[in-house]
Amino acid sequence: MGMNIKKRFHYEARARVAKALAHPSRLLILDALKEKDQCVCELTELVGADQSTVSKHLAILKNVGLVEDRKEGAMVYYRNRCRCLEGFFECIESVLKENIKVQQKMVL
Amino acid sequence: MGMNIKKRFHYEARARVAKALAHPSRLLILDALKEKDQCVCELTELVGADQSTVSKHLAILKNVGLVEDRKEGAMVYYRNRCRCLEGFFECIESVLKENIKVQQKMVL
DNA sequence: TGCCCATATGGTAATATAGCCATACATTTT
DNA sequence: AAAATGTATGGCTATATTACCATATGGGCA
Repeated sequence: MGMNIKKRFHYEARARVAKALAHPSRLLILDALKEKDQCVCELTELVGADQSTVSKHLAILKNVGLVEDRKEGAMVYYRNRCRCLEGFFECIESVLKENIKVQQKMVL
Repeated sequence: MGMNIKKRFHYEARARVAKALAHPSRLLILDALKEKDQCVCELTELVGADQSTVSKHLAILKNVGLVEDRKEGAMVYYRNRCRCLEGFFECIESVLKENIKVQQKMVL
């Protein structure tokens, strides 16, 4: 056995957050929320899926603490709860860019 | 419809990378590879799962370009292909820390 | 009160993921 | 050449994820 329980648990906690980030619609939503808070109907329009689907995506993001919501009349507005997503997105982008570089080398 | 095809495709590409990051064993592996390159048998020992399982995790990481491998005799060594994981891990950590803060407030 | 609008939730079916075992393949050792 | 070691892959089952539909809930308005 390579690890103790505590460490294992820590990686599971991290993975729960990473899993919440692992869907195109959820990444789109987080990106959109960088600009300004948005209600479910706006995000539904943006994502282009069923309203219930988007609502569930938002619940997933909320459960791991990536977004928070506030009620305003009949509407529910969501907003980013962390400013750290920059680092995350940059990392992903750099991987994708590197991949493209490698592909281009293959072609040459 | 809220988006064009190109943007949608971009978010799918990002999500593929994020998905590869969304498993505790794979996060553990990436963390371990920060120190030094390691062969499959070392990583298998570390993760504590079947060798075939670890091999598949490594294939997933490799497919999205997060790691690369080199053969050395009978062994295959893996290593991180991007240095950017810092940013990613920091982001995750900051979310987790914020969650704990909120939980503590609830208790008080 | 009765009717719309915005959102969340339960149900369900299709698909994806994760793990193990068995096994194939390559390399090293005897 | 045969046995042993290190890795990858196919098969299979169990579980998780996703999307949609139908519907419940709650607020605002006629």
